[in-house]
Amino acid sequence: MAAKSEQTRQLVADVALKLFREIGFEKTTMRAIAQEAGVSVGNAYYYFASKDELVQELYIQVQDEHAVVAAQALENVQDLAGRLKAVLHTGIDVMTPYHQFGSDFIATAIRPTSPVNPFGEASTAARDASLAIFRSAVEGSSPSVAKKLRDDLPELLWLAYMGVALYWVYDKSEGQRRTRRLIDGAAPLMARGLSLAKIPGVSKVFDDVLGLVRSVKEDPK
Amino acid sequence: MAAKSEQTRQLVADVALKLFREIGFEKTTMRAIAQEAGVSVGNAYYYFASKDELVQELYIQVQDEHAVVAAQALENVQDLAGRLKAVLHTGIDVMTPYHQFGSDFIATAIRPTSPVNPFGEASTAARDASLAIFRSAVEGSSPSVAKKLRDDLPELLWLAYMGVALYWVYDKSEGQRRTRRLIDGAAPLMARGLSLAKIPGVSKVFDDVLGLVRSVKEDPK
DNA sequence: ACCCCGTTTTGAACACGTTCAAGAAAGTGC
DNA sequence: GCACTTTCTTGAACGTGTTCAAAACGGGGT
Repeated sequence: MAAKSEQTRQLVADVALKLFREIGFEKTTMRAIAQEAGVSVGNAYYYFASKDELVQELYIQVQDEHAVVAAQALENVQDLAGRLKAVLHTGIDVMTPYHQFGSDFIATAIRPTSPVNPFGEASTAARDASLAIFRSAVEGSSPSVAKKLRDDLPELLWLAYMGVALYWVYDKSEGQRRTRRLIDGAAPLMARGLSLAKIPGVSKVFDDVLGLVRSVKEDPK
Repeated sequence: MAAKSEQTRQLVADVALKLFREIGFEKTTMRAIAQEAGVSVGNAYYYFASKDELVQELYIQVQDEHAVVAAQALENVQDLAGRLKAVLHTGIDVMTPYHQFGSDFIATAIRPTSPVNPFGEASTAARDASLAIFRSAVEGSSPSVAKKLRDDLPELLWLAYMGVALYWVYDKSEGQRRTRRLIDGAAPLMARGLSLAKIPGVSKVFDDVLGLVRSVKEDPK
């Protein structure tokens, strides 16, 4: 019965995520997870090669939830600024239960060897899912975004999202409302900045920026 | 004799930094440092409360060196793009011996509790030193930067520098030449972008960006 | 029933960062 | 020189993430 095995795996993952939320990353020891799940330490390792992989589990789950919630929030919004806000706010929403744990997450995620590294191999799927959210935010907006920007913009917005997430991690204000303000301020500004691409003198700078971004992307070698 | 104590401290720090360079962060265990330095583990901890504090030692040293080298590189360069290049390139220069160790450093640095966190309390001195480098790059440039930008620009450039450093950490190209290309491409673009601030339609967007940046800075509460 | 073999589970063991009670050395006042 | 204090040094011990040889389980084949 493959179901039994899967059941243990899920149990361990669920307990781990629960403990992450309740007592934070550091205090959630592998021993604590095992005990709370009623299995041995070694057994947890049979399903997750490292504590980091449990973080990956969390990452995927949060990402999935973001996709759902963002799609919903995008339904009745047309303008780019509003759509950006929707995606960014929902992004923060789904992460909120893990806020205290955010810095540990980022410290884990930032290692190139980590399965959770957002730029890395192992999280291609999660990153693509996240990118898709931003692509839909861009493509569904009206008035529409300048053609020449449309391809690269989602990736840049995703990068900005990483920045917002970083800001959020450090945000000690009550309910992280500073981050909310940042989003509310930055989203319209980005939309407005992009609309400047039409101005002749500015257009060339935009082209060069895009050229640089392309040349600098992680491509083969 | 206070010198004896200081000598031990230096010895431990020197050995630690040497090992960081030679065998990387993870493989440099506290036991290895102690053994190589000919002291006990506990003794190393008498001078450095944690492995992180040894990283801080490295951070300070690299920062100091950057200040010296950057000042020198700025001597004969007038235009902003060139000055930016100088500061960024020298920044990468001084970090280069530690490249393989970069991701561990960042993972350490990014925790709010870390003494090396660039946004944190404990590294105010180092950050201010770094900010001063960028301020001098901005202030010494001719043609000069628009007045309204002059105050906030150094901080924004420093932030961009953090981004470049992050890119560099992930840069697996030979000698990290992709990062060099990024700097060479981005510096003139930033300078050119800033010159757009004079265009009427653009000016307002700049003002709003600056306003947002100010409102969002880590100020009291 | 029995054995076989792949999957799952166990718990002891390892190396690590870190702590700490205890002792050695160095300094200070007399 | 001697007691006393402060500074420095030691190494064993703790809790952590992780590994691994061995055991238990499960389900086909005979």
